[in-house]
Amino acid sequence: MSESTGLRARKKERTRDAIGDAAVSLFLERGFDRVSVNDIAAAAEISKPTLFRYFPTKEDLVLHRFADHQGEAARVVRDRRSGIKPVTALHRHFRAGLDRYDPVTGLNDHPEVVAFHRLVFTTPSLAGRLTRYQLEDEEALADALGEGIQARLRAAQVLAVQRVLARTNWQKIADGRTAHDVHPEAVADADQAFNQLQ
Amino acid sequence: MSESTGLRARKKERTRDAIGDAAVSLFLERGFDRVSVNDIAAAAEISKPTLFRYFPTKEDLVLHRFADHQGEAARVVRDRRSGIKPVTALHRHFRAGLDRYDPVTGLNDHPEVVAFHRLVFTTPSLAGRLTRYQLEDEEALADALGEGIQARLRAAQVLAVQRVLARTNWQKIADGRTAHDVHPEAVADADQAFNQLQ
DNA sequence: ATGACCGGGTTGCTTTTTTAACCGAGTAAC
DNA sequence: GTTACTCGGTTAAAAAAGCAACCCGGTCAT
Repeated sequence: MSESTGLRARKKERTRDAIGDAAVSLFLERGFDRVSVNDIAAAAEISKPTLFRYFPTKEDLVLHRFADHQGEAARVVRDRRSGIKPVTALHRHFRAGLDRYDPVTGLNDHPEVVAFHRLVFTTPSLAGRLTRYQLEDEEALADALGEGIQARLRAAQVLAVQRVLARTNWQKIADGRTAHDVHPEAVADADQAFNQLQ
Repeated sequence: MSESTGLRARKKERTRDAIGDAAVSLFLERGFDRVSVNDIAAAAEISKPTLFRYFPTKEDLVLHRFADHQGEAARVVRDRRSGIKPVTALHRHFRAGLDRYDPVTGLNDHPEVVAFHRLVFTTPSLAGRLTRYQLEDEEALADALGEGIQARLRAAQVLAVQRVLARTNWQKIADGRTAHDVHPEAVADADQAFNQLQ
């Protein structure tokens, strides 16, 4: 019947996007701590309290792009077809990400994406807060994998692997190579890493 | 000090413009009574009560472009330099309008403007409401001109002249001529009409 | 003529946003 | 060493917007 999302919800989403986009674009332009939240609010044409109603902290203005993938690993494991091993599901998921050059795999050479990753990795407070997100992600994955120390270890190892793979890809691209050029190595690395996990 | 208009005021103005523009554009496209206020609200991405908070009636969605000039004649008279006669001030003001092809003078050949005027003149409820605006305008001008029946008569005559001039100009343009082409005649007509008023 | 719409316009109630003021930590000036 | 910034983040009150439900007058079936 109606596919309308509702006026309120639509505007909220747009406001959120406007804030996030304004923030990232200013951060890329001048660096994380050379931009005040006031600047961002002004650029997004909203007030400061409104900004903080959408994003709890200044760091989250950057990290929401990661946060959108929050719990993805756990979901992949939970939603896998029966008969498929968790690691296999995660392996395939990561490979699919590589094939569509998903920014989270590090295999993306759009200048903005590269600059964005550099921003995150070179700003201490951002890197710090990012690991907190990863911890939550890890817990969720652990819960999806089962109980006890075994599941925890497994989860930590899988996510560690993904982080290493992504950073490796990003590094190669930061060195000037194209995503397309790096793709085969990225796939090979991923295959090797995930197979060793089995 | 501050040259900022304030967030609230700026957004209000933008919303108002969005509603007005959406309305006029829909009216021009389909005709006044083939567009419901719901359509307009949807196009402007606001709710119906919000629409009516900005415009008291459906007619005002069209007429706000005239309403923005509400009280202009009175203001021109009040703000005239000392030593200038009221009719002279109004005459100069109208001529200035002609020179910049202000739509209210009827001397404007932008297709949208022409269509807009046709819309107003051929839709009874709009024409009706427009005269109500003109009455208020007339009262304001009368007050600016002084007291008593004398001022009233003067005000009515001046505004009648302006209406005739504007309609004459519009008619010539509706017949296919360009504003630039009509301009000299419009100036001559205005000079003659205002001089007769003295 | 009854009941079911549709149109313009209104009414409460709730959610969202603005505003201005403030807190607490840092830091530069004098 | 105080004063006075700036910056991240919060609070309370008031304005604005959304939503759903309604009123009223038409119009069109049945």
